[in-house]
Amino acid sequence: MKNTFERIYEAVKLIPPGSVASYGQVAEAAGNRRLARVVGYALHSNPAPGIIPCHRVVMKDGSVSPAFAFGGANRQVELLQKEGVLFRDETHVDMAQCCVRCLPLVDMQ
DNA sequence: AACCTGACTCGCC
DNA sequence: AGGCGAGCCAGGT
Repeated sequence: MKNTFERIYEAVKLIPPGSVASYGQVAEAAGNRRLARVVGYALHSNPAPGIIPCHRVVMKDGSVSPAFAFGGANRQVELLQKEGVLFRDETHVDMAQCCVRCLPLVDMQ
């Protein structure tokens, strides 16, 4: 069993190009959804720049973190758009189509 | 060595 | 419907 950070990194690295995942998704993949906070911290730490596509990790709403300081929030959106990720707004990703295996709205009810 | 804080998310009041 | 607290882990002071 690897450290939580390791699992988080693995999960993030598993995100395919053209798709995004929410912190909760990554956290869930890492073991617990509550780890979302740790996920944010792990990415903030960004111990493996270039290896971990932190820009593919967004809020559950699909909105990018305002504190995305890995090069500027704009930078993240730009990169995602280049990868083929659809956007609803300038800072909101279309989770309905680009989120990695996000729940198919079964929770709608 | 202990406490506080931090890129989150969900549940309860 | 909106606000607040709880749960997780690691790093810094």
